Amino acid sequence: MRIVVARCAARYTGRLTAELPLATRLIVVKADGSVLLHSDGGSYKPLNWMSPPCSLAVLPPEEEAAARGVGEVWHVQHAKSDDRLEIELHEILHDSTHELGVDPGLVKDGVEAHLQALLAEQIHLLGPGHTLVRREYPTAIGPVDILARDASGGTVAVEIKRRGDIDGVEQLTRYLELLNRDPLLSGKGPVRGIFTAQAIKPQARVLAEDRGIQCIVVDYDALRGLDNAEDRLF
Amino acid sequence: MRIVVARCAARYTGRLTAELPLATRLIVVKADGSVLLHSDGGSYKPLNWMSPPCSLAVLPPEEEAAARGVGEVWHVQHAKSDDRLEIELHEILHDSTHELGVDPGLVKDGVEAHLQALLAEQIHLLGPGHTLVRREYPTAIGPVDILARDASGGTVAVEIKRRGDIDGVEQLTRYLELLNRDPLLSGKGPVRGIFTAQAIKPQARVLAEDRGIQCIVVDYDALRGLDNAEDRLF
DNA sequence: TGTTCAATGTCGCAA
DNA sequence: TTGCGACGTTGAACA
Repeated sequence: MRIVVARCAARYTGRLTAELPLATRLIVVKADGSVLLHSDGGSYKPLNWMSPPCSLAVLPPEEEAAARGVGEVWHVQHAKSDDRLEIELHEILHDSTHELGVDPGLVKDGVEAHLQALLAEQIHLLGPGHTLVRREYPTAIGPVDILARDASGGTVAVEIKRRGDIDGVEQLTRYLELLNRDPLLSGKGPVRGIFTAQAIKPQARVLAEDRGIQCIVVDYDALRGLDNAEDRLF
Repeated sequence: MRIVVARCAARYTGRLTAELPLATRLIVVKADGSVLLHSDGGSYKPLNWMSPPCSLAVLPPEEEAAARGVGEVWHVQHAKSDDRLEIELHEILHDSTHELGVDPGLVKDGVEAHLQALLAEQIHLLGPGHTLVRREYPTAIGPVDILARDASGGTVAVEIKRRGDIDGVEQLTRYLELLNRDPLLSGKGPVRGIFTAQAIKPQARVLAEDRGIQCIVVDYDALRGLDNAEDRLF
């Protein structure tokens, strides 16, 4: 990894065109050739970048550019598209290279898949007498997160989101439409929908309830706690 | 901006929990206190990070951590949430600080808005006899990209996307539902929907056509070319 | 390899 | 502040 701090200007052309006027910035060149240009603020997104696979060519400036004070020009070219990043380096304030080695990577916990597993284990949270049919129930338009049966034998489709947005309600609505065409599932009355999330936005709740979809707010920590409690009991 | 290269381990707790085992990484501390942890590969997204506003506290290691070889512990705490990033620094290989100043920022050339403007100028592309009513036609659930009239006086609602996904079809469907409740618009027959994008995914096309929504693939370069051609003519 | 969907998404705009 | 959609989205899982 090469780390450069320099006064520089940049231009990106590809899916769009963007200009970056002259300023002091951090330039990171990773081992795979990818390049990041960071300012001293904002979030983790660079001002400009090139994703791998790409190649970096360091060129002397054209006469006109040299007159403007440009010392080096970097051409970063994406390998598979015509995306290109050109960086004009005016003054290099820092330049160092480091061997980092391969990263073991991030281990995550607490995303949607985990919520789904916890809810499947504690299917009674949907209401008394509910039983799990299966997780990831396949349909032509994608898998339903959880398919269950209620106390009266009716089918229940559950959509699980971390955040309950309108998109999730639309998704569940499409599933319900499809599932209700299947007489095996809708024999004991229309397939019910349940929309669960750690937080459900008001607009999403209104839309869901308007369509007869039940909303359940689930607490991840509580689910995990219940899970642990059950672990201790059995 | 402080730039550190170090052997380190990290843990994030907040919206989820994530662990980063010991490895050599780049750590960037920006002027606003935000922190990025980068490996020597991947794209611009850091392995772990903390967005501003946040505060950084450098602490001596606990006895147990010191025994594991930890030299310093950084606690990065988000100011408004309970998101927290803890970094254990085992060995610092590089450490430098640089004054970057305020960045003038990026200048972009939009695509979405430009597509809309070009299509509004060339409204005949929707079909013979079409006329523009207005761009960004306001409704209770958001603006319709383009509202037009066809040769027979019927209303046409156009949704423009760079990429034609299923979401765009859902969005247009909601608009059509609403517009069709307005007798002023639906007096000459139901409001028609047209879904345009530079590329329309098969599933989105199926859904659209199933709902009677016409699909039109537009070519940005061709639109621009036609635009230039008209510039030369008039 | 291509497609689909989630994301600690982030970012920008407008009500 | 919040809602909403775009993004040079990125990333992962799956067919």
